[in-house]
Amino acid sequence: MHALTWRGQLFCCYNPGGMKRLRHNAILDIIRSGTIASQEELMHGLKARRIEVSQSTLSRDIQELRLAKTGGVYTVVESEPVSKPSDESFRRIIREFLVDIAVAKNIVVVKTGPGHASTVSQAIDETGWPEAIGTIAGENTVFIAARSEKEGKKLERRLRELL
Amino acid sequence: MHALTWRGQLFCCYNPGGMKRLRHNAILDIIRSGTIASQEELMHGLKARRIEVSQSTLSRDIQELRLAKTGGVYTVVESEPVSKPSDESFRRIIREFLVDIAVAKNIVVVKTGPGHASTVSQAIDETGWPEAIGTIAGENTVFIAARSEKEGKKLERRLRELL
DNA sequence: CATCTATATGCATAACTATTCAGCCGCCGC
DNA sequence: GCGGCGGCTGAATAGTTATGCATATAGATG
Repeated sequence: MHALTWRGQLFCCYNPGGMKRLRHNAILDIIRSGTIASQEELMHGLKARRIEVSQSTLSRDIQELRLAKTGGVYTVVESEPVSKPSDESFRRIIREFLVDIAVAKNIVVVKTGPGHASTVSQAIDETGWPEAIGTIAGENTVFIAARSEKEGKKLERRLRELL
Repeated sequence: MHALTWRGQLFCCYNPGGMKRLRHNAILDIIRSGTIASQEELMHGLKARRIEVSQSTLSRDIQELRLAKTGGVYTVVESEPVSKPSDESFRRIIREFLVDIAVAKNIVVVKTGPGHASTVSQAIDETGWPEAIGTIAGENTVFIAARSEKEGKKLERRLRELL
């Protein structure tokens, strides 16, 4: 196909993982409003947030997020994903507070809910992951220094997997 | 139309309400097996119980019973008064990080895991509890100012209940 | 009794959702 | 670098569900 107009957006570069997660967060947010009755409606809601995507993809997203349609309306089902108890605490912290992840060279920038950066920072320190040389927390942002760009990306992937 | 073969069953006399309730019970029963992925499957399941009905009617039944389709499978949603997600989130934070509680006059002293005080402080702020005038966080300690000694004790009780 | 109303239903079809297919991109090993 | 692999995506389309309409019955009403 023609790369220039792919997905109908010149400015939207392909970004596996990141884009999808961003969209999933937006979808959950929109669905929680409790007024979405079809995937087309959801599509329009996302468009208002500058996220353009096809119905096909939404169908797949809805499967992955295990959303339910009941009474003609989509809803979020709250479930308890099980994982190893040792990692469980860390995972909960990440899932609860982590808002966004980005990488710049060998620095991973993690956005958290307001006031929660130090908790996330502490949690990451405690994992003892070898890629993370050190962390520093602001009010709602954590910088994680990695040994290299490659390890930074690996770190990002690891964090995303926990979400 | 021809009354004799209506609905293809000579013996099934029209009985508004009764027939429908019977069918609804059967539907709930079948759905709870957790293997129904489409209304046509449900139709076959009902046929095995000598209940013949069209897909149209099942669509309407499913609406009335407020069944949900999630992960490609129909499920019965058990209606229970679940606490609001915001409450749930607060509860998780408290259970995760709170280590100890004490009261001194109108000040509630909360010990948290190291580095988590600001998160707990923030969470308490966000509850909007009227007894809590304000909070201040150190590294692993939060002070909560209450209006009075009595309200301080009430606050302590409320927090303990969440554990 | 004739008729009116409310409920329940099936058929045809519109509306909606899932899946198949092919293309694109980043990553990894050579 | 280059080719293969795997994840992500849109377009087309197959599959599933909801709905407009006509009809049937029970009960209410004059």
